[in-house]
Amino acid sequence: MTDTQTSHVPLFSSGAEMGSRPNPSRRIPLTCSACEMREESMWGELTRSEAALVDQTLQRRAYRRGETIFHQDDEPLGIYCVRSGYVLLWRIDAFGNETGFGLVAPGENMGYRSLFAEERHAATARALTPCQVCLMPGAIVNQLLEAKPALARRFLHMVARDRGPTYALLLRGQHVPLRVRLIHLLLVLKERFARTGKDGQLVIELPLSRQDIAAMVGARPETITRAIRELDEEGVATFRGRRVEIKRLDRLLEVAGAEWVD
Amino acid sequence: MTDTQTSHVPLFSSGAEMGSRPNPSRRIPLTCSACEMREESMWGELTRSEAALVDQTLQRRAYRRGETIFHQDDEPLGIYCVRSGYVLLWRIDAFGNETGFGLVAPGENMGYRSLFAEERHAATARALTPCQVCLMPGAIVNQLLEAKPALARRFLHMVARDRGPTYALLLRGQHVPLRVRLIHLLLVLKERFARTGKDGQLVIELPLSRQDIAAMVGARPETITRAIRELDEEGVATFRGRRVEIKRLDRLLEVAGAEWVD
DNA sequence: CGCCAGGTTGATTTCGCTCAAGCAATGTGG
DNA sequence: CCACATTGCTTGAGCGAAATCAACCTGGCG
Repeated sequence: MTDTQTSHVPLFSSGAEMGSRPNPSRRIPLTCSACEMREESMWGELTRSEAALVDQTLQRRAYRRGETIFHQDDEPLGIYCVRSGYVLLWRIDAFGNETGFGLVAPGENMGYRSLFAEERHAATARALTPCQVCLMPGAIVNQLLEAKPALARRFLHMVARDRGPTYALLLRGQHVPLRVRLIHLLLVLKERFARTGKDGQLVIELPLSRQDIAAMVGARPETITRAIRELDEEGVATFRGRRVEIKRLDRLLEVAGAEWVD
Repeated sequence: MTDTQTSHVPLFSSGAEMGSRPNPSRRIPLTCSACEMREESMWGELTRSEAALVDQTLQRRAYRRGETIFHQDDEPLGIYCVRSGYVLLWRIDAFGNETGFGLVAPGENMGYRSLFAEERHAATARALTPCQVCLMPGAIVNQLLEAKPALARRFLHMVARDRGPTYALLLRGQHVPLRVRLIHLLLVLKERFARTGKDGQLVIELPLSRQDIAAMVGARPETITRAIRELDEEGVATFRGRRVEIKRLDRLLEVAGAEWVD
């Protein structure tokens, strides 16, 4: 489980179970039991009959880009399972600062922490791309947890993993220079969004706006712009719109690797 | 569980179960089953026979102030249960920044997150005061978890609660001014360490050095000194050594309350 | 064509860090 | 019991990274 072990910090694995993207052209099954992603996900444990039980109450919805799936301070309804698309988890504090944390990929779950904690959602989930998301109602989750100690164990493992003290450190403003935080974000995004360009170049099509990026590294958009320009001028990476070409991956890794000994 | 619901953020409840201090003069029972703190703790679930099972492998140790109980990057051995004294959880990153998070009080547990995550300890636990700490070995924990779904549920609840996205925000350097972070820390410490002075004044005997405080709010000791002096000059609170007298609680609450809508 | 949100750029300010020195409390050995 | 080291705290001066404020682009869309 959560063996989405990248070489970097699991900053953005909010209950990651797998990373492979679904084939968008394939017909979408209507049930959890027929979901081709279940096997490798958190829910691989379920027996055929249990999955069938889930099917009865599972809710599926499609979201357009920018739509919110659940909202900060909402009462948790259950566990959300992303079938396709990418979701951003972010929150806003009393100062009006938006902080992004957590990018949820296909096959991954979200919203479970608040459910287990019996607290209102601490974050808002926004679709970064068109998404299909299933909601497994809390009641069913509880039933399953009751019946399957192994599942509880699995969730325990997951929750314990995805939010460590680690978390806090990346956001420490002045101590970890913005440059490093930004590079780190790039490396994380690379894991999920990079393809190889025609000339063998590493290309990332960012799912995030500048503002989102700013929110994720805890900075202002203006500052991001400047930091990006620096990287550009140094010939480390080229930014054009949301398209990033990594010129010197070694440099990025150098910075991130040296600074980050987790 | 974890109904240590203060009016503020549960920043420092690392698996808090209760807050009442043990009577130091009472004779210390040697076993978990006879521990007068068990009832109200995480382990209240255990039946008599289960507790007896725990007794067989439970390890108890006394620590002097300043001693470390477990160390960052150690392999987790099990769950630590603080019988008496206070423990600070802190970690050091690749930049050499020390960050304090989490204060563990009598009756509370620590070290469980790493155990469940099957990761090395992300933090070091240091005794702030003389302490008595029991270690419940991982093997036993696993046995109990297997046998008692309710216990697993309880831990799930606990882990989900004590580290939310909330975490990250308090440490965001420039966005939440140091002043606010410091005040927030004071309010949290108040919950646990405040007594009422002879003249009805609220007095906190801090268990932390200035350096520790600095580490906890993510700042340098020098800056803490200055911030403290400010509060002093404004007549909000008086600091003499580790003794703090809260002069204007309303002011503190005002700042914290307004800024903190969690 | 003109609107408008999102992005860029520049000028200025600010908060907290860095470096450096002084001071107070505690402890240690002669 | 005193000289001296050690450790933690305080104070000051200067600096720097990023926030803030304020224009000004730019590209997509009605």
